[in-house]
Amino acid sequence: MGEPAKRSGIRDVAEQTGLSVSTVSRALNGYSDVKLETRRRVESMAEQLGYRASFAASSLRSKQTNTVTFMVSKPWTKFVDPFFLSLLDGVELSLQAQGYALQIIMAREYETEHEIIRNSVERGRCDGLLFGRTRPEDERIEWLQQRGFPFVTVGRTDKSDHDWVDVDHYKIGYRATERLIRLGHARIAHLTTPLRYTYSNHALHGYRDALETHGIGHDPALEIECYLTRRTGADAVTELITRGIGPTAIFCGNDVIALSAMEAMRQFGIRPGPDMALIGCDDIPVAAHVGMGLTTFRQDLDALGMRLGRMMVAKLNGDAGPHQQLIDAELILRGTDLPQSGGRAE
Amino acid sequence: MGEPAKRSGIRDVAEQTGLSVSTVSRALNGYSDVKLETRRRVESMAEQLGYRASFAASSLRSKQTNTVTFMVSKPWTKFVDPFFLSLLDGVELSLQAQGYALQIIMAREYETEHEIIRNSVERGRCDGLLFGRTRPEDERIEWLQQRGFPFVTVGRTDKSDHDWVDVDHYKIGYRATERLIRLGHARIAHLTTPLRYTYSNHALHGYRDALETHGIGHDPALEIECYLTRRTGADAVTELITRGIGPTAIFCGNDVIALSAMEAMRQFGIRPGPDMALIGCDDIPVAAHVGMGLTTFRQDLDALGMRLGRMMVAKLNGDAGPHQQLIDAELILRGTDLPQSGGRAE
DNA sequence: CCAATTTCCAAAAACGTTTTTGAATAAGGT
DNA sequence: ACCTTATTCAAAAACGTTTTTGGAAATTGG
Repeated sequence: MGEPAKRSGIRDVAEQTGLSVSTVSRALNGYSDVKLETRRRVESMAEQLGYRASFAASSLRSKQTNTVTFMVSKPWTKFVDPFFLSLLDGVELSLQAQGYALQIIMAREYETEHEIIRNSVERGRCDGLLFGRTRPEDERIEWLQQRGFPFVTVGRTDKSDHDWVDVDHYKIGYRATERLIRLGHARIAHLTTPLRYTYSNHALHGYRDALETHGIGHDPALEIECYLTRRTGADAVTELITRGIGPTAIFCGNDVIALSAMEAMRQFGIRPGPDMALIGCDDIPVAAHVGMGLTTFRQDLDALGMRLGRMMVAKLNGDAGPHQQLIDAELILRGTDLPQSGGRAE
Repeated sequence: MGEPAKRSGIRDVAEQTGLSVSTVSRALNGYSDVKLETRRRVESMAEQLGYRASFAASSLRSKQTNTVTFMVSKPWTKFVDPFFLSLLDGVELSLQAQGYALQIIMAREYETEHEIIRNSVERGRCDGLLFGRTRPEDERIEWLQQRGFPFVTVGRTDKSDHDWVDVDHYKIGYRATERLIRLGHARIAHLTTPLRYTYSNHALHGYRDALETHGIGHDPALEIECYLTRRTGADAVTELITRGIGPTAIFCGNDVIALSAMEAMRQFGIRPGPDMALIGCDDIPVAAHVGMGLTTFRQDLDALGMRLGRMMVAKLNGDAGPHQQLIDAELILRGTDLPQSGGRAE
């Protein structure tokens, strides 16, 4: 059927309505100096003509995009799905309530992350930026701070003099370790998430402090850094066993590591739980269904996302900050946190 | 500390380099009528000044955003995570290889979906659109077709006279049902995904055709439409049992339904597998770990995503189409597809 | 009834690029 | 040497809005 049906611009609305272009613009953008009746007339004509302001034109002139970008790192997309998605859901909800659109972009590697941020910011594609996977010294954050560009992160840095939300991984590490100690364990291993991320260090310190509080020194041989591809939980467990380091319990930085560790245990004929206690973190969906159920920590990610979004909006509205929110995780007791004897505790 | 450090524009590059604005633009955009040495000079000066073209300005003038938007529906974000994310990963990969950015926006309800599409298209926020959850009669598709806007969908409509990629759910339904028949089952229930989606109907027809081919008529009482919230797999199983409809096997439209169904079976003292055979679809991560392992169909979503992205790029480059790709799923045999007797088949 | 506000709107400038148009210079053919 | 064609660049128009500026009409106060 027919021609492309040229889109109508603000000019057309002005002509059809007999008003000037500027008045139409002001009417549509809710300025106070246009009579209510005029505004009505403009709105209905715009509706009738199917007019919508060109995004490019309006953001060029107004220097606003009404868009917030969430940069998601590749590892998230692949492995920690639920974490990532629930979070986004909350973010989107709180942003759109204030008229901001959420836009998501993906980065494959760390270098790409920085480049993507620079591109997004310098080309003016968004008004604010959200991202996670923060590191103790994070060049992205320094770059953004120096530029005065609005951003909020999921996770802290060493300085943490910016806006962030974070789950209290220190407390998770402390509580997990303390629970294992109370169950009678003394040789407790900790398989950490990659230590380049700040939260991994927080968990590690929680783990160490709990040991120390209970008069147990930390043994470097019991602390193993794990990744998603190379050196997984399975590799770490293999190392712990073959080298005879002899832990009786393990606290894992996340559930994926824990699952991988359980896999290796079974290959060595060790029953996760009875033979070696185990506590994970994240409460991914499989956690409840694997073996006797993995004891782990659950985070209210919807809430985290909502706060993240609201914090961004506040910042965008000129609220100076800094705003920072630490969130507690909930311990989900299942089957793998057992005393050394093998019987059920409590 | 200091002032905001005014961003440098193309003007500055022109001045610093002694060239005209237009030449700088042409150099940066890879036009042929600028001397190689000049281009070099421009590029290094741009780099030095940290110049990047304003997104708003360039897309206003050129009427191109170099951006493709993927609209994700709420149900996806919440429940079918892995499906959604692997797909996006493939899409992003193939798009960025051709210089396009992937942007993701979320919609909460069906009405919102349409509105979001209209907004994105009419405001000119992207050059192409991707989305799934297609329906037999899909107004989004009609609207886009009528407007001549480039789009590719995951899933078909009744007409399917546009570009799409899809998993062959007809074949999945047929194969699942046939397998159960071969295992000796005659009373086979089918818990469908919501029938407003096209693919659900394809699966249903596959199921029915398999029955018919093997001389079994289909019984409407055995076909139950399931949702994620109300009327889940558990509700359906409860209905099948309490009403004495008496199936000996069930083919579920997806794994979430299957899992929910298994839950209900256990409450009735029915063992999923031995007492009632079960085949799902999607191969979500839990599927391998639940009970004796759920037999299901796996889809190569990375590949699906890559094709989706490539198709979009082809379209954007003027390749007329229509391009359509049907993809086969792979049957993953685990523990729940058992013959009626209870022993293991094959 | 006049001056001072306030309310409402129009004209024009501005946003930062890309594209169009055309001119100057260099190269090639006879 | 002269005409034609390629090459390389500059000037100016254009993209579709929002914002600034200012003026006319309506309202208020005395």
